[in-house]
Amino acid sequence: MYIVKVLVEHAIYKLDTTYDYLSKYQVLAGCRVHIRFGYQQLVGYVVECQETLFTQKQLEEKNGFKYSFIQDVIDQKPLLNQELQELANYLSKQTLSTRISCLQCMLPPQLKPSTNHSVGIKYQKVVSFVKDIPLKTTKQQEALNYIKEHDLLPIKDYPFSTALLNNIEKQGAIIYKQVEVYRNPYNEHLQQEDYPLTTSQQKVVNQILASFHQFKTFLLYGVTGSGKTEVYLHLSRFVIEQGKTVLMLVPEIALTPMMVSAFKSRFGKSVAILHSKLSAGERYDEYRRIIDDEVKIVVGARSAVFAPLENIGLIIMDEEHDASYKQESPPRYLTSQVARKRGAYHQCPVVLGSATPSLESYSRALKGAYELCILSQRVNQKPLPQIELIDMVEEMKAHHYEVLSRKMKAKIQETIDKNEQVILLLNKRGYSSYVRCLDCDEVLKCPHCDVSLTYHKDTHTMRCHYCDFQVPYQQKCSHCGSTNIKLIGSGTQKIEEYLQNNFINSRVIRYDVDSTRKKQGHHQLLKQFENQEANILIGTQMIAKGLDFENVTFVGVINADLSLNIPDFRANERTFQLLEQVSGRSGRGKKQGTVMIQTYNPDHFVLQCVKNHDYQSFYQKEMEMRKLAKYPPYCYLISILVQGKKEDDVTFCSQQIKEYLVKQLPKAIVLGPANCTIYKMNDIYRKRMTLKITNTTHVYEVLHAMSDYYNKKGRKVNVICDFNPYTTI
DNA sequence: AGCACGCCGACT
DNA sequence: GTCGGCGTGCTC
Repeated sequence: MYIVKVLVEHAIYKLDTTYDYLSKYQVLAGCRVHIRFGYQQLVGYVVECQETLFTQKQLEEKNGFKYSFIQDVIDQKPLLNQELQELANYLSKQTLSTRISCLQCMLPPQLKPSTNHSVGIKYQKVVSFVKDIPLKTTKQQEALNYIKEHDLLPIKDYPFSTALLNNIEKQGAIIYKQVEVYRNPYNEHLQQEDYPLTTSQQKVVNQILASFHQFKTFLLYGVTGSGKTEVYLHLSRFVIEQGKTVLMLVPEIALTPMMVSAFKSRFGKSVAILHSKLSAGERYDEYRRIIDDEVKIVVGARSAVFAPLENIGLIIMDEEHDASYKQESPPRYLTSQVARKRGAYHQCPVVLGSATPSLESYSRALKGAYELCILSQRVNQKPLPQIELIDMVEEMKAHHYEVLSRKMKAKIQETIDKNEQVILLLNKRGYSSYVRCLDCDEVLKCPHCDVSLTYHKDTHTMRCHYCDFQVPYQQKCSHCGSTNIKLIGSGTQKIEEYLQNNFINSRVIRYDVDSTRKKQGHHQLLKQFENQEANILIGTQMIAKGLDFENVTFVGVINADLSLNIPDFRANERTFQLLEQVSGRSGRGKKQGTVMIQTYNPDHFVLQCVKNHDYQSFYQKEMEMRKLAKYPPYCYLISILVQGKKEDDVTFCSQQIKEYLVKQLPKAIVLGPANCTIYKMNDIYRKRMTLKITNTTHVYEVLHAMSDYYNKKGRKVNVICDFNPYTTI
């Protein structure tokens, strides 16, 4: 008989221990099993299996609890190989998350140790009309009529509150249904030859290949348009020819279409694509192809770092500084850390590429922990685009109060008159429209979260971006009843309207979360823009990355300051990266590109560095500030979020935690507890502390103890630790 | 997490 | 008197 140690599927701290089951046959570690767990029927993950000579009865007497048998074994062979099993353990320790959550995030939906197999398949709640019945209020009747005309729309897209819909549902006039959200992966690709490399590209390739069979981290710092992709392709070609495999990581979706086609067109079927927008089925197919050894290159977003490739010869992380490489839900891992761990295991080079490296990486490169490779020129020898800062204070003085300055307006018209294209970046944070009453000054807020509701023109509703609460837009103040209401701020939708009204021959494409949600979203809109069906592309951060349109000669940034003023230690860095990246979209073809940036602080060093394309100065200045304020790369950060339903409990416990931390970690600096920017979210109060440490020795024990204590059921608050948080607000 | 058990308030 | 509210405890 065998004793099988099993982790159960629920990813909570309290259940992060193994439970012993019995089995007549041996079960390999890494297989899933069906088990009874109390009154529940669950899926478990086997971590160990030992033979025993005791009988069930003897064991029960010896250990004082009941044993039950495993019901059946789901997998014939382990889901993860040795390397990845060890990686899961490493990850759970590093990120203070449950072991099962690490295993879940490494596997595609169908293979996750979880009862609910639809996890990962994206479902959407839609409203379905049932019958006409007399309803209690005219409002409900109105809503029902609307639903009748727009049957089967996602619940979010109706201009009525969920409360109202729920009410109608209770009365039986409509029902909710779950519908799978499906997207097609990109497919049609022509076979293409590699381009010859420039001498500087070749130099970089040689530099990296010199340590082809050893673990070493390279930082490839190449200005926008310097042809990093071509370097990746050549490196990959070499590595596959040596019989090894390549792991290529890219930021979330925005960049994927172009990078994907670059790899697919060169390497065809031996490329597998992994990213979150694939349907569960597609993802599973790609995963199988990797396991079955049909694949030499995996291109994917963050979670692809766990791709079950064997014999990896090269790991590339493009746009290394990108925020999407940090997972913001458990396990809150840093992709670069996992990538380097795998690089060490496989003894292969890890290449981090960026035009605007993170300060952490660049300082490591300067210290020699990483090897620095530089591409300082654009491939076509074109100079980087000319950047002009436009002082919006001057505009105000000249009594010009429109969103676009006179200069930028003229430049846009000039560009589209020449049949060239324009990209406009709206730095969106805090820039969406909300409703304010001019009489009592009341702002319409979400009842569950501490944020104002945002106006959505298409559905004529006010929505919360955090909990999806929505109400129809009303010309009346909910507080004082006044009809003197004003919509404030300009989101992308409003700017889109402005552009259409103010420019002759403008054809505008809006590229933001709302417009890309539908169908093939991204791909389709970008295709339209590429085919010159539109001449102005307006969007938020999403447009800053990886887009490569030859005919774009002008890039405008509407408000550069908003992200500078966010009270986060990375605000400068992020602003620099964003502006530098978006500038790089201009003048990629044969024609010279220009950029205009509207700002209220034209003298700010970040903007000056952007203007001069001067990463070095930016790096120096920002490092000085980090050193003074003691922020990374001069220390490690750990963010501790305390949340609970009652405000008093949160206040009390966070103070208690602070005292504990100060006592246990005398060398650490503990900032806070402070209210989170969104103090109340989904009816839960949140406070945050930030821990600064220079040495990680005792930290894990201390934090584990704290997390064990608070993350039990029945505690008044719970605590989330985040090692190396990306943001501290 | 999910389920049972158990102890208190407002109802036929 | 009982139905059902959710606090507490347990699952190999």
